[in-house]
Amino acid sequence: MRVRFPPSPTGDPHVGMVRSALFNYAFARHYGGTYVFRIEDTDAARNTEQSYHALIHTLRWMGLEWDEGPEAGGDYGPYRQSERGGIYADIAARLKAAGHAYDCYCTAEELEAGRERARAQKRTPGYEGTCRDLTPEQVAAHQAAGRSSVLRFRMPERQLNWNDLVRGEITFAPENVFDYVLVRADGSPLYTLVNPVDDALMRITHVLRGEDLLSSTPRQIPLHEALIELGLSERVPQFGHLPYVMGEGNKKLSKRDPEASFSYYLKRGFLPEGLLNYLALLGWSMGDDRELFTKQEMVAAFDGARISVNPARFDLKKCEAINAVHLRRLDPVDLAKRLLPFLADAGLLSGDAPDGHLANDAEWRLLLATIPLIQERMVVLSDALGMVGFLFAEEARFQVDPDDAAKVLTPEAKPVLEAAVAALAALTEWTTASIDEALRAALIEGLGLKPKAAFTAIRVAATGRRVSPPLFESLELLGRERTLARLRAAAETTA
RNA sequence: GGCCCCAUCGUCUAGCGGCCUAGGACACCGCCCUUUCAAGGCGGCGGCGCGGGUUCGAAUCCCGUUGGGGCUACCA
Repeated sequence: MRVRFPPSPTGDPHVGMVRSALFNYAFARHYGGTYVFRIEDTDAARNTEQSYHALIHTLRWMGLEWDEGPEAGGDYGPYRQSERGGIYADIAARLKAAGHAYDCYCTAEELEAGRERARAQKRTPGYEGTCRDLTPEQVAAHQAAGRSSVLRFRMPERQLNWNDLVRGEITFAPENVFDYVLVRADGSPLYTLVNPVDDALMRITHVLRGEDLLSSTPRQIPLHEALIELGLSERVPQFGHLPYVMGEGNKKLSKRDPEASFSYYLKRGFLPEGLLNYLALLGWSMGDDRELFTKQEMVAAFDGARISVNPARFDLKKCEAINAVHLRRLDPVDLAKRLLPFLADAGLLSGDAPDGHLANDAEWRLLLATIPLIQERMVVLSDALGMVGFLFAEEARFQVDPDDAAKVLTPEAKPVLEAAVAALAALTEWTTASIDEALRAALIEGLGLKPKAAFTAIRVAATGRRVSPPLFESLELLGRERTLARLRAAAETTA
């Protein structure tokens, strides 16, 4: 079995595209097949090198390693279509010589007029076959008139059907599928040619692709058959069409939706484990009531039989929930490592460690100690920033949230803060347990306060926010000096 | 307009003729736990688009209908 993922490097990678990569990957791996990564960059006007690199980075980040393709090599390269021009020119010539394709001299205006006619007569609009059987005289006349020509594939006049891997039997009538353009007037090949040609030449056996390509399948099957006839291919691949990924308002998730862009997930710090798990759920299920799984578990179960035919709405909330579960399952040291780049980008680390690490020893130890406080509170990695900022920021940069200060650090809070300072300053041992004990004795028993009222003032003063990791643990990590300084400063501002 | 695909809670789905009084997850709403926020526990809300068949029996099969979506390029 040989399976492929052939994206076009246009714009930011898209989650629907990544899902397609994932399904093909899981399919290939499940059956021990070969996973081929091919770049379809025949549209020079839209492809960018930046997008190409983003594609490679995305697949690697997701852990969807490929057996053949760019930077991996393989026996059927090159794997970028922009480097395969000679191949396409040769095959186009052979198709034409064998009568499977012909030159078409129609102008854009003539073609549009034909489509208009068809619509008016309630027929399927499409190419009417004007140039199918031109005489040498007619060709000469067109050329003399200075007309340019495209190369069109000659569709057979028979019913076109296939057994779709996910949808079963699908049939198109010949009057609805028209001769189509393979090569532009300037000689450059189109997707309609290169996609089937490369699938044939790369010996692809199974094609899993989006439903938007479903209507191009009846055109591709005869082309594959023509390639077989020419001795260039061995088989027509089996096709399976994946349901759409929908966005808001019941429309196909478009590049305009912010959550469609893959970079959004990178920026927020989703885990590859979580995103992969959620993307798998968009059109596939394990069958039992199990929704949480790893890549390996997905591969083990992904036999292609349980792919849904229904379009799936992308649900960011559920994506976050799945990611949060994976994040909580992370080994704490692993989580800390993944957090480093986010903390560094936020300017919370010294970044001057001699060994090139982002954090110095003290920062790293502090981060490790912080993980138990924040791990179950996070959904994505970037969430950590707001939670640990009060521990990592330089003291000069620390500031209390103005809204929270206004609500909590009122004059009534002053005696609470002062009592806390007195109790904490007297401590001989600075631990969570001793801080807990001292504060409860001074504030709950001493001042007769409700825990919520007492601790909220301290929380805001010490962490800068009304919402924070657990208080006593946070104070222990903050340290005696910084804690006392912040409480004293807060007591001042309430006056 | 034409062609094609699709149709179970708000969302993703399980269900492939009797196990369904339709199961799970996310979201939402309560309650418990609790120093905030989470996490966790318990409970609740909520669905087979409609109409015909087939059958002893239909969410499951067939037909129609309605509704959604996609395609309809010298884009991919």
